[in-house]
Amino acid sequence: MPQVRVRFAPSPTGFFHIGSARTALFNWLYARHNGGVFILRVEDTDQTRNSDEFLRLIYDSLRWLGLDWDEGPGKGGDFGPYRQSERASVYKEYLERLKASGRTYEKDGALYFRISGEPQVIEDAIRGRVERTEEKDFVIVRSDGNPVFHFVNVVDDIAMKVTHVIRGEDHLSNTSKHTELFKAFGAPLPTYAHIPLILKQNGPGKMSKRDQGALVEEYQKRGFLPEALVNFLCLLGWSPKDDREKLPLAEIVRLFDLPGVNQSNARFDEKKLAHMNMVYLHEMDPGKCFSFARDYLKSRNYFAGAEPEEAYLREVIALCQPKVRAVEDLPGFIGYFFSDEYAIDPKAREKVFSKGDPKARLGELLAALPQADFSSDTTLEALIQGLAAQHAAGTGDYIHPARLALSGTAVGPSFYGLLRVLGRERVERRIARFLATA
RNA sequence: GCCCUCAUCGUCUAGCGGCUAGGACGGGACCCUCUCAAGGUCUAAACAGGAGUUCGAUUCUCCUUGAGGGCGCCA
Repeated sequence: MPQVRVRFAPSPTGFFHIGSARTALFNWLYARHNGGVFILRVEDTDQTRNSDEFLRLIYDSLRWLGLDWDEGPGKGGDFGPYRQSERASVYKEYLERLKASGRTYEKDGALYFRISGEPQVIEDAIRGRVERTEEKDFVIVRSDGNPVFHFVNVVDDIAMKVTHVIRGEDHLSNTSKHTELFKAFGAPLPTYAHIPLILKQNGPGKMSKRDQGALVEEYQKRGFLPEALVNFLCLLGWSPKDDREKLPLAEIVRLFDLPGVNQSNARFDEKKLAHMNMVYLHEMDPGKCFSFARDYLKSRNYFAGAEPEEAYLREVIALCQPKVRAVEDLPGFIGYFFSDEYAIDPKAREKVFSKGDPKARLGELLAALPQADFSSDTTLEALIQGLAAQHAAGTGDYIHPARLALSGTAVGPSFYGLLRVLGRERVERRIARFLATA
C-alpha cells in the first residue's frame, strides 16, 4: 500500500469558515491516522476574487486549529509549487497532452473538454458505489487563458500523487467531470470520500460564510479554545461509536477512519459547541487557563494599559475558571476585582434587603474583620460560621449582603474565595462604604 | 426541469434482523440552605409514510414524501 497523500485545497476568495475547517480536519485526521502526508494546496485560479488577506486567514486559522501541513506554502515539498497561481507551466504541459489526444476543442474563445459520455463509477469510501453520467462537454480553459477549477484540480491531484480525495458532498456530482479527466490522462482514480455537509443552524441550506457563527476567525477572537472547536467539529459527521464526546485529539487520530464517517448532513449547533468549550475550559490546567485568559483580556484591551499585578490576576482567574462558561464571560464577571467603581444591581439589592437585617449583619462582619484569618477559604468559612452561631443567624445572612456589598451583584464565585482573593483591605473598605451609603 | 446523495428524540449521535431504542446538547423539575451563568440528581422527547423480504424489521429491497447538493468561462 503506497503512502497516503491527502490534500486540503481551499481558495482564498472569502473568509475561512467552519465547513472548510472540518474538511481540512478530516483530511488531516486521515493523514495522521495513516502516517500519511497532509498537503495544503491553494486554489487561487480566480484572479478576480483572490485576496492575500484571505490567504493569510487560511494559514492563521489552520495553525490556530493545530492542523499542520506536511507539504504546502511555507513548507515546501517535492511536488510544488503549492499555489496554483504559480503552476502555469504544469497546466500547460498537461493541456498539451490533452490537446494531443484530440479531446479538446475551442468555442467562443474558450477551450472545451470533450467528455466520453460513459457512466462514471466511483467506489466512495463513505457512500459506496456511486454512478453518474456526465452529460455536457465543459470548459477547461477560459477565454482569457486561465484554466478552470475542474481541470487544475485534477491535474494537481495527479501531479501531486494524491491518493485520497476527501471533500464535501457538494462535489459529489462534479466527480464525474473529474473521473472523465483522470481517464483522459490515463491516470488511476484516487479514492474518493465525500463527507456530509454542515447545514446552517437556522433556516434551509448548507452553511456559508455569511451565516451566523460560520467564521473560524470569529471563534478565535471570541476566545474559544481551539481544542474544543476541533473536538466539536470531529463530532459533526463522525463519532467514536461509544458514548464519549470529549476525547483527546490523539485518541481521535487513533480511531478516525473513512467508513466511520456519517453519510447524512449535520446541522451546526452553536449551543453544543459552547458546552464543549466550557468543558474544556473547566478541565484546563489553571496555569494554562491563566495565560489563555490573560491573553484574551489583553486582546480585548480589557485593562486599557493598566494591567493588574500578575499574582492577583492569577488568583482571580483561578477563582472564576470553574464558574464561567467561556473566557468571553470574564469581562462581565470580574470587573469588581479591579475597581471599586462597580454598580449595585437594584434587583440584587432588593432581594438582600427583603428580609432580616442585612446592615446589622454587615456591621458584625466588619467588626470581626481586623482579627480575621484571610489565609484560606476554610478559615474564612469558620469566621462566617462563628458569626452566625454567635448571633443566632444563618451563614446566608452574612454571605448575601456581603456579596452585594463587595461586588454589587448576586452572582459570582465561591464567597469564601471571593473574600480571600479580594483581601482584608478591600473587603473592609467596601463593606464600610456600603454601610455608609446604601 | 434533469442528475446525485441522505433520512433514529428539537439538535449532534449509538444501533449494522430479536434492545425497556443508549449517550450528549438544549428544555423541564428538584438538590446544593454561598449566589449562579457553575456542579449534582431525575425527567419529557425519536426510528417520516407505504409496500415487500423474513418466524421477526429502526436495521435488507422498492416506492412516496422530506431534506441537502450539483447542473458557471466560481471554487
